[in-house]
Amino acid sequence: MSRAATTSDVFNAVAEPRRRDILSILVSQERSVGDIVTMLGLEQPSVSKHLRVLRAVDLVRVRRDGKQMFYQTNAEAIRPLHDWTSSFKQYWRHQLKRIKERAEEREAP
Amino acid sequence: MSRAATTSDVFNAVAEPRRRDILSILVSQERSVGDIVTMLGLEQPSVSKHLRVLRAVDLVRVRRDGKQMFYQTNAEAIRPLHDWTSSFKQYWRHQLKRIKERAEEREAP
DNA sequence: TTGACATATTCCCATATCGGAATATATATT
DNA sequence: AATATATATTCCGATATGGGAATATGTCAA
Repeated sequence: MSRAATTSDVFNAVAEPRRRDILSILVSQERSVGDIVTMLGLEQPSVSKHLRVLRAVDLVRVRRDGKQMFYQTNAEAIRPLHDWTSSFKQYWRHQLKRIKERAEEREAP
Repeated sequence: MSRAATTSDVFNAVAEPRRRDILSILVSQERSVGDIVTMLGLEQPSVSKHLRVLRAVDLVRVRRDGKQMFYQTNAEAIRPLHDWTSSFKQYWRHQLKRIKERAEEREAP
């Protein structure tokens, strides 16, 4: 077997930095492909290919208006990622607490 | 260019489902490689290789005790992922609000 | 219909992957 | 030293990637 496809789930899709950039740009308002190309300074085919991956996992939605395609981030699709990371939150809090305690021990041993 | 290495950052490292499984197991307490093999039913070399990737991006810490290696999740390393997803939170909230509003419009038009 | 514009797809290539099998390394025990 | 146990590494093969270049598709306008 090989590495899972980028289109297999949200985790794989957002592993690519440019796709994260695109998602950040498209979350506050929809943009045409040309806008994204201009804003990120990427090649147009490259942007189209990234958008295809994002669409495959429903991270973006599309709307056609004449010749242009307007994409927007579907923020809801990012929730599974957020939820997964949240399950670790209590532990990094504990770690901070532990680090703090150790620091205090060093100050007043 | 090709796909970024799994060891290039946390996003790429956690794209693999088995590695997420390992992180979940190791977050509450440290475990030996053998424990992980038993708990997840994977081959030992496979586990060692996944652990190597996780170590490369500091998602796990290791401690040797005799013949055994004890691994534990470094929850702190998951924070960048959490922070990135959090930047989308307001938008999925807005989406929920919009959905709710539309539902109310349908009920009382 | 022809041309112009916006976007999508295809083809190529260098590269990295994951699993499996085999093997190597490190530590403890006798 | 020889053996056993725990873990790590290497080699292999099938597969998917992302960028670049070229090309195809789709839509509007004259």
